[in-house]
Amino acid sequence: MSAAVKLTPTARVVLGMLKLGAQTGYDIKRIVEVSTRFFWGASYGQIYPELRRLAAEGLVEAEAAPRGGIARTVYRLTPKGERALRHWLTSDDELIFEYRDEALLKLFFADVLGPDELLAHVRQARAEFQDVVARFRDIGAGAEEDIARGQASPYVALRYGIELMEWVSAWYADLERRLARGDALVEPKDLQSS
Amino acid sequence: MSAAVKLTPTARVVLGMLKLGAQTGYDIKRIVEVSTRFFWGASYGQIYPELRRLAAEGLVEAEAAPRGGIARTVYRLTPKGERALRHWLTSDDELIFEYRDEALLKLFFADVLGPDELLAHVRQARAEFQDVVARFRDIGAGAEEDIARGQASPYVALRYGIELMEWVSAWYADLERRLARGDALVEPKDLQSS
DNA sequence: GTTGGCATGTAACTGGTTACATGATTAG
DNA sequence: CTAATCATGTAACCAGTTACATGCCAAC
Repeated sequence: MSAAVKLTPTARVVLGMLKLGAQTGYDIKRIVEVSTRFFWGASYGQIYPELRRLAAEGLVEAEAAPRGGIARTVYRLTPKGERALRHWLTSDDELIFEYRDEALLKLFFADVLGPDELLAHVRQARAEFQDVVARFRDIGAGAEEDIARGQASPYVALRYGIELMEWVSAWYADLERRLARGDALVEPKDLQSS
Repeated sequence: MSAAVKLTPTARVVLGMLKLGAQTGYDIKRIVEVSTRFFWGASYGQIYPELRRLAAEGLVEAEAAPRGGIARTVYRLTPKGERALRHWLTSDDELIFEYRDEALLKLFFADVLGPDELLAHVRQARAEFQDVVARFRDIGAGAEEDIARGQASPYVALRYGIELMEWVSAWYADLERRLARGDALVEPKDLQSS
């Protein structure tokens, strides 16, 4: 009974993408860019070294598979890698959640700003988050076919992303509307007893 | 006319906290922990070196101010630091937004899980996000006084955090309810044409 | 007397991005 | 012919966390 393999952050997405059918490091990167990028990224500088580590540990198998004159290495999960992926997916270790938000940091310090400066900031934040929503929607177009092929979960994750960013956009749009009307940042009626 | 100083990520929160009244590196850390931590952290390993860099650049002034036998250095913003803070707050550079979410990554790969494994995951995610809401609420208790003193914006940022995490919790709670009822991850009626 | 808070600091490590370099193949 | 895409890889850098070390003071 080998001790459970603890996957590095990058290994999680690498093994998962191999399971979903990615074959090369290039493949993994390409798929990540149009799917998990917004909540779990991976760069070449991470992927290639990680694939080697995983091969050394026996979680993946490498096979040279040149396409014409282009060097190409195809990877696939070994049974051990398959188990490690499932183990991670079903473990109840505390889930990583990282959130870094400069718009919110500026808002936090906004008491030093004048009303028009504050409004300009809120406007910018609203616009940027709306752009994110638009990009998510583009990705979503075409996801419906995957569901027919039994891959519902990527679609669900995408829906989550779209709805979350919509919520954020709406929050800023609401604040923008109130500030444009001349309201204070916090009206007495907003105060809720917790 | 000195070229505009580009603030490092940590400098942004350090200067901001000095403006809000923090005096020492220890102060900054303490305040960050109960306020911006969830969307903009800072560790000692960042704060102390950063304060020195800022002093070297003339954005802050250091003064030895021991308390009894405890060595203590008090920092305050120089006019140049004041300007750099305002410049950052009013600039329209693209806002940093980073989001890393392991719960969502697992959901993305969840097609390999059985219904009960999926439900267990969703349950865990819902529980963890509810805990975050609870922690935010604790911080919120007592924030009302600050508003009376004209510091509305930290309160607004906190409200944002609470409401965002409530939204996330509710999203998972809804999914959990549907899965517990035996629904598929995506019901045909969920499919929206974008 | 010992715990907890105040206060400062650093070394080692981890994780990740960016930029660069190389080169074949395919489509226009 | 040339631009885009496929494919692999590395070096340099940046940011950040964790763990450790030190030591005073106040409260219990």
